[in-house]
Amino acid sequence: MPELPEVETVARTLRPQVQDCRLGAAQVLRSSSLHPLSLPLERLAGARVAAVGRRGKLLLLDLDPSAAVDTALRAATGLRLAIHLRMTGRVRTVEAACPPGPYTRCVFALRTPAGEARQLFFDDVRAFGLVLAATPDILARWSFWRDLGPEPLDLKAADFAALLRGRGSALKAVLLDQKVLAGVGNIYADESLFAAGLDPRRKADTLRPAQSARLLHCLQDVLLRSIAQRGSSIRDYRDANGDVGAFQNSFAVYGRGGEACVRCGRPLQKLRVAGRSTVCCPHCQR
DNA sequence: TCCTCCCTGTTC
DNA sequence: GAACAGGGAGGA
Repeated sequence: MPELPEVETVARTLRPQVQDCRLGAAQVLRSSSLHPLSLPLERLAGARVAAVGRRGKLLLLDLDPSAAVDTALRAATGLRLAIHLRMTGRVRTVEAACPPGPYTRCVFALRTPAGEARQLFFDDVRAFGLVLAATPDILARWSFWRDLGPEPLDLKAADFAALLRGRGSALKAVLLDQKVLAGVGNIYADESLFAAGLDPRRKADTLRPAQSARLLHCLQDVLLRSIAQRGSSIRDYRDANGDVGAFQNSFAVYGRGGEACVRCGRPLQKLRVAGRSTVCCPHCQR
């Protein structure tokens, strides 16, 4: 389940594989994996991958269309390929002769700067993930993109306090809401709430300033520590090199319901908050 | 603001 | 053979 640290790791590992490559023929093997707002992927042929980045949980390939086969696209600025990995999405590059796997949803031919022919695969077992080729005007029509909240790693305590103000829903629901913060999912919501000593069910607008500052600090700390460990691999997650992350070995609560709290030794409680499985310590989190 | 559904492999 | 995993869309 790629969240911010995993998508960041995918971007970092994919970058050296696709930077300055030219896109060639593209194929969508499962139509539902292409976002309805997307440009047809074949229109990207000839575009160069200028940069690989991330926004929230979205992987972003910035494209330079100046040599696109589609002459109407050559003047486009801000052309991008956005990929949402959702639960089981993966990207990888493979040699030109490699056939698609059973879960390969999109294929792009690639030409490396050295002239080698390769392919970029988007694989996704559960087919929740999405690919979207877009100009800025298309992105502006995508409500998910338009409403995406700020990057948690860029936030200051005062900004975070303002985001929580007037929100009467559970802290965990607020952390998971991509319109509030971009990139936090179930793992890092649970881990940061434990680190901050806050009950996931507590109403967001009941935090004192020191508590919201502490929560932001803990969230940023957890995200940065996970990025340093190349993310968390629960089941499916792999980076663009096919490697697993290591942060799952540092989980204090996620997936540890019933086990002893690392802080007080009492059993961790498993419950449902905001429709998600949630693990917390009833003693340490208030 | 909360619930259900989408999707499929894994676990019980 | 059902429950579960869960991000986000869409509806109540």
